[in-house]
Amino acid sequence: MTESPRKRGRPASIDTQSAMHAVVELFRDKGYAAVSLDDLSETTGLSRPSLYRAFGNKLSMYVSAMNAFGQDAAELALPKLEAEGDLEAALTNFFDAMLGIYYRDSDVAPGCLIFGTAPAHVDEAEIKARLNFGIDQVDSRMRQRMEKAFPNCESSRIETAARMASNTLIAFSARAKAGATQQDLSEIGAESAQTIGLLLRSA
Amino acid sequence: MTESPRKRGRPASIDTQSAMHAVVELFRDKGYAAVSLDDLSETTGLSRPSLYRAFGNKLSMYVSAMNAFGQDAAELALPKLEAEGDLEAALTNFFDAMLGIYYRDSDVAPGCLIFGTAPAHVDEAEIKARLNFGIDQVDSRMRQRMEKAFPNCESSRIETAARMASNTLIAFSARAKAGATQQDLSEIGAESAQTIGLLLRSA
DNA sequence: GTAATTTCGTACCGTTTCGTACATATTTAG
DNA sequence: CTAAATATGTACGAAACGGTACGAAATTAC
Repeated sequence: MTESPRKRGRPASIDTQSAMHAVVELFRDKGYAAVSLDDLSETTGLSRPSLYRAFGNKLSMYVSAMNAFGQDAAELALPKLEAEGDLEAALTNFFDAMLGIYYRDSDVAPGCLIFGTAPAHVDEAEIKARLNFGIDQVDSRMRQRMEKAFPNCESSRIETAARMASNTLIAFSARAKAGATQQDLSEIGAESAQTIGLLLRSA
Repeated sequence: MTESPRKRGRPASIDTQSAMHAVVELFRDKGYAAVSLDDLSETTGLSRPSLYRAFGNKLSMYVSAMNAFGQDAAELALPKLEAEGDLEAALTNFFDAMLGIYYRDSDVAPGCLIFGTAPAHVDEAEIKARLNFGIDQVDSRMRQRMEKAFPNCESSRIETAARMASNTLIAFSARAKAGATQQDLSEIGAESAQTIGLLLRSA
């Protein structure tokens, strides 16, 4: 696996990984329909046919971007949620990690590719399915984390708490796009974490 | 005001109000960029130049649609929030009224024009500003209602509770678009209302 | 060297896009 | 009945769109 068998023809000179990164950022900024293949070609540095060969048509490019973004976010933020310690701290740290992604470094927050821009494009079945998967993932991870923290809590209460935590994250994307500051949302996240803890502890 | 002074030229034969309604529904379904003027022309029955004369260019059409949608939603749902009685019931009824709008009647939920599709298009400054206004409105109405219900509660706690309630509503749009059923969200709304009540009552 | 193989971008195609010029229709003023 | 005024849709234009055919470039196999 480490040694490439040296294929036959002209060697590939394209960095698909960094190209996908640029694709993610552009879709995050402008949504799906508002981004043209020429825009993508410009930011990636790849010609339009190269984009095609690497990622397929525009729709599959967007779905790939959703997958790449989701994976990055999971790797960066999920460990915070699943860390040992009390639930409130884990939730707070998880929210902050996600906010770090939502706000990137620019002045204008690009927000979440999945929760922020995908809902506008669910008439494409593949996008809708991937959005649903993303929501489901967050819901179930939240639920698992809460079950771990409160093994004796009744499941319906866990379910409610998990949905509320997910709702917080989902709403953050819209708030970020609307112009809220990262500090604002960080505070809301911390306080929501406390409240959810309150709910779960009030047996 | 009742008697029209009978203007000079050809009388207008276009129902701009029902046309705007059709515009709202189409933008709600497909977002901003994915909708063409021809699409709008088809669903409204107005020719493209007529749309132009009535509502200006595509961007101002979308902003007008946001205003129309926001006003409709406010008239239908805000009375539920501001009704007398305990906060939990008011919140629950408000969420249900909004869900009635989000799910319209079709199989595929069109969700919220403001919270659901606008975040994907905030690179247009006017859309971003209108989205921010919408979030602000919900936040402040929530806060006012909670202050009325709990006049002695400290303001920071009110603030948190209000943001959580808003977050619930904002997230509903994404969940609706992703395929959640109206009953699902209705239950989440009711339980979130209970939890927010719990937070405010735990002095 | 030459042929086979793979990668890559130029140049092109048909369609769709937004926006408008302009002719036509329908009314009131005189 | 004629002229002025207002409303409306046909028909057009320039640009941008997604997508691809095809030739040039770069490598290995022999």
